[in-house]
Amino acid sequence: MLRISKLTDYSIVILVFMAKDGNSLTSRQISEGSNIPLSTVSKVLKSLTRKDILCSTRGATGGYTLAKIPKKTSVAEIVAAMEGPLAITECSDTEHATCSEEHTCPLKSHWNHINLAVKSALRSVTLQDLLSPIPSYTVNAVTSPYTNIS
Amino acid sequence: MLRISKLTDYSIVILVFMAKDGNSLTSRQISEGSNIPLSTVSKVLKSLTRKDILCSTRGATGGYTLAKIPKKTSVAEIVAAMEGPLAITECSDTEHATCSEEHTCPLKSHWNHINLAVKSALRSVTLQDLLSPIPSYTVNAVTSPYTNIS
DNA sequence: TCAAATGGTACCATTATGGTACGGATTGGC
DNA sequence: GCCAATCCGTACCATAATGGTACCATTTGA
Repeated sequence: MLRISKLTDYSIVILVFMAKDGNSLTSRQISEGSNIPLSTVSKVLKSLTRKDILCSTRGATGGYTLAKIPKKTSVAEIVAAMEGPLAITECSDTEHATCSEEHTCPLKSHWNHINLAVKSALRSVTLQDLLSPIPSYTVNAVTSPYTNIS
Repeated sequence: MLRISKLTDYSIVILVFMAKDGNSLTSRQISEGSNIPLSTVSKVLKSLTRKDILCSTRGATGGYTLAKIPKKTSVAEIVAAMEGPLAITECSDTEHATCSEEHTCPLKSHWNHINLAVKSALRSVTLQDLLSPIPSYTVNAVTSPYTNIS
């Protein structure tokens, strides 16, 4: 339902935890601090490291640190790191045989536009923003008029 | 990967086809016109009818018509009709036991904000917009600088 | 009465996801 | 030099979601 995966959700929680701590942390420490199983934490940390959101130090006294200051890491980057390049539709990243149909191809540019809008929405929120517990914007009032459409 | 389902994709194709035709169409006509299997078309049409995006007439000489003019139907409505209420995160629509943790709850309001941004992005494009094959906006130039993040 | 159409539901194959485990590679301390 | 602690890569399986199809009931016009 156009929903991020649980691992992506975990990655946000983990990154917020790490940003608040500030120090280099082992996967075990992060697991205990965030109440997420060690194996799962490990998986998430490795994905984030591969995408240069985290830095890792191997060997004894090793661990993970943020690769950049929280303000420089956007939610879009985190989602992309965990779920691959942001592509709302299938034809955005893979070639499809039926895409050569006359009626579907004109839609592609529109999907790209929608895709871009979603991407910029995710890019507008940084890890730094997620550190402050209470945001300034109010959401509930804006969401309600869209629930019932006649 | 934050991707719409194939059925949602089909629903867009079907609605564009119907909007271009303008007349009342049977599911068989739509199936043949859009190259989507009849059973699948039927499933999509029923979902769209339940959400008041289409009107249906039963019995012989029955069929489907758009419930509103194309300008009044947004992509957000279509996605919501096919995939349920737009909720990027799990905690947005279901209660979760672990959500009572101190570190995860502050994130909820941020997800709501992101959710709203995505929703308004999808709401900004109407079925009417999808009818013109070549849109006015250019997307490729904007997308490229985001592919590699160091 | 019959044929054509929508409505509802149930089913299964395929795919994606979530979660875990295991062995290998690296590094600091004794 | 050895050992323990840690990250790294990958493979595995259970579960859930999705895609696609089929079937029968209901409705309605000729």
